[in-house]
Amino acid sequence: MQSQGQVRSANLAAALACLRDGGPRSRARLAADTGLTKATVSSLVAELVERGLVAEGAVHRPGSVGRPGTLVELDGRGVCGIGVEVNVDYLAVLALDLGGAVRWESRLALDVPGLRPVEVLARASAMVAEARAGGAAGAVGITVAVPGGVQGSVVRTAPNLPGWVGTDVAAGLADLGLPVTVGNDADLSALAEVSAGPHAGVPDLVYLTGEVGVGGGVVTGGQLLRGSTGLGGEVGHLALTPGDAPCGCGRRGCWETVVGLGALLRAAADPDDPLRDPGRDLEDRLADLLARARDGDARTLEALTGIGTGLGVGAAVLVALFDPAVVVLGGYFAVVGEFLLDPLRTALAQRVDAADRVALSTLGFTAAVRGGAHVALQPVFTDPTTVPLEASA
Amino acid sequence: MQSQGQVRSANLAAALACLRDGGPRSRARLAADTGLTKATVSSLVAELVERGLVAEGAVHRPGSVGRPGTLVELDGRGVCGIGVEVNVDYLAVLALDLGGAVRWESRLALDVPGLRPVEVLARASAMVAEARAGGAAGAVGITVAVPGGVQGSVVRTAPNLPGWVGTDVAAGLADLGLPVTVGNDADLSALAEVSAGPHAGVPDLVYLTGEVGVGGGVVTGGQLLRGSTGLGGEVGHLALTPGDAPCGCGRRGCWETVVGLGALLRAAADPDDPLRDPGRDLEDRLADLLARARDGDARTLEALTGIGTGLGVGAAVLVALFDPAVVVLGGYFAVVGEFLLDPLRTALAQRVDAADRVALSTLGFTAAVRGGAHVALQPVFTDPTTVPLEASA
DNA sequence: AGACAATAGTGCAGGGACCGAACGAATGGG
DNA sequence: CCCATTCGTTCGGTCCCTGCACTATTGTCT
Repeated sequence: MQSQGQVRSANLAAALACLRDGGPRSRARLAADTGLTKATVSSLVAELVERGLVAEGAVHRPGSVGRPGTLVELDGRGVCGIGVEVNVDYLAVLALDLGGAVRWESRLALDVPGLRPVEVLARASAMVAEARAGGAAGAVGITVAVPGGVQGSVVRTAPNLPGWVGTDVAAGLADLGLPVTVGNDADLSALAEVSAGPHAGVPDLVYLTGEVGVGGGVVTGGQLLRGSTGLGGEVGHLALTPGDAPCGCGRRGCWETVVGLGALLRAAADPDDPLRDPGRDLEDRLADLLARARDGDARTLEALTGIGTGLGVGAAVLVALFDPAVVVLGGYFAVVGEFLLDPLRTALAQRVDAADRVALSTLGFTAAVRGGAHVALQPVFTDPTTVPLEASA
Repeated sequence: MQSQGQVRSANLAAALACLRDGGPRSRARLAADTGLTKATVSSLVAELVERGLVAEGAVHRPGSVGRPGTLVELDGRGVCGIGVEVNVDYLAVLALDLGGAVRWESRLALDVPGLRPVEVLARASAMVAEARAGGAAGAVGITVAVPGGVQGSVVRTAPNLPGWVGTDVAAGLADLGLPVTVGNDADLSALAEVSAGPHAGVPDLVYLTGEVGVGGGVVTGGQLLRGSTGLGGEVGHLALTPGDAPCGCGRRGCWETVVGLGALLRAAADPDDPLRDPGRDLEDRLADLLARARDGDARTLEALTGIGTGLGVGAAVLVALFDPAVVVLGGYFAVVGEFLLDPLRTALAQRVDAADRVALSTLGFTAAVRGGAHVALQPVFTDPTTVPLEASA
């Protein structure tokens, strides 16, 4: 705490957070809720209006005697955060405004196989430029989700994106002139789950995403678990059943060899089955598998039950260690979740007391970009003075 | 941030933390290190001196040209925090002053078997009173370590202290007139490890303590992992090898049935061996076992190797999930650590990359009380204005 | 209809805290 | 002996919050 300038920032942030979390209210209510005086709140609100972050709304319906207050509400229009997801076969962009509304969403399939990182980032940059020209005016930052480990803005490990190791993602998007941060996709998805949807505000949550492998993101005490080398919460290579199937990491029995999408497809179909045609799009094959399961195909159901049980075994460890309020299943787990939850809960109940703390993600495949956009917005909530005063009188 | 009063508190805290972490220095250095101006630092130091938290030391030897500065240093004498440990067969008290020096240490064996919590707490209260009359003047708070789960100041679960469930520990020490907080013993031990000793300042650390069961405390990002119901970091009942030995929790295959002290004694000795005589003190039996191991007794060594391997299997999971800079072994693990580390590292290396991140605790059985005393001191560092101005001068 | 109570929002003086600059103090070097 | 250098303090200025007074607006009671 250097000087009173930071007091101002902190109080602006407190007022803004209050409006974000509790919705519109009068200046008097805001004063009561923040513990500041009405005079101070008036001054804070005036500054936030000048910065285009809040706006006066309707007059509050009286309800009881006394002069009615003028509602003050978050005005997200002037400011938005942009999330970008780089994945094996697609790019995605999503922009959130300050109020949490989606202002832009786009997706681009990467059907050219041998594309280099620089070229992919150039396309991502173009997508962001398009977003800013479209609905995402007033961008304050970009956060990029990558399926791998990240240090600073450099990709350090990326089992499914081997060519990206060593790439400085921020440098590739520097031409946009916005601050760029980079994060693991599962971590950002976990943040998305605690920032929106049914689990908004939950301070202790574990997110599991089923892809080819298994990704994990852990939020404890409202903070993302990072660990000493940034690999905290990485669940894919947990050694739960030593001596089992070989894993891409060189070891055996990693959890993702049990519950990854590859394991599901192997268990559900013979090698010559179209489900296991590596030339087909994974989402299509997953849709086929879901259709079979809904038709009641015995082998498919059995495979899914196996995945659910395997998930339960691992989730038991996660629940015991992290004690989360909920374990959220995303990625392909959410797609076929209806067939996973029962065996998962059964396996969980045999190992821990809290077997009902499992839920399916409702954010679908946009979780990572949404989390990225959310992260990009954080500086505004931390210090609203980062947004310049509007020139408008 | 309400007003500038809190700015003052924050800056006092910053100055104090700077002196604690970086040692004595002149006001000018302190100004440079905190980013505040010399004028402000002079004022802050004057107030900290008035509160008895810092003192002027020797004149700094010049070194180079210019007026030499007066060293300012932490003065711990006026203030101390008290840690109390309630365990199955003993009570322990330890007082730390602000500088981290031990000002009092005492231990009391509880040889009366059927003692009720109220009676135990009365003895603890007397021990604290004795400490305050002895070396621990200026106590600012008490933190009690209990071997179990805690909510607020009430014991919620205590497998080894069944009579204590529901006990309000703070109420039992209320007569001392000091703020009392209560925590899990392994959690407090973990905090002790990051506050003193070779791992001081490490922000990501896992602490494992071998007792009858196994306790765990996890620090991530400098914060204790608590979880949604306060059970985060509880490692004893991890389900690592389902279908194994029955555990006191009613399930099977819990980790503590593999690596707890009971498992070691069962593996190392026949039922009629004095090692397994339940009437003998556990520490004595442990000393005997250690002597046998040092004599090279094959069965003992084999049992210890088994424990080490079992520890490695579980530690692999912890390392993968929490990505700590180090896993510290305390309790009985530290006592027989010389025989555990090799098999532990071998098992770990088969499962994760970072197999060298294991160390033995050097704090011995005082870890929990030390952590408690440290926690009791925290409010002073968070807000130095909680310490009253001294009447002197 | 009019008076009164209750609530919302603003204006103004006051005080606390930090900053920047200037100044005295203490030391080593030339 | 003078000067550059560094330390610590003093003093005026600025910023921001507070508390109180004051106006504005509405409902209720007589």
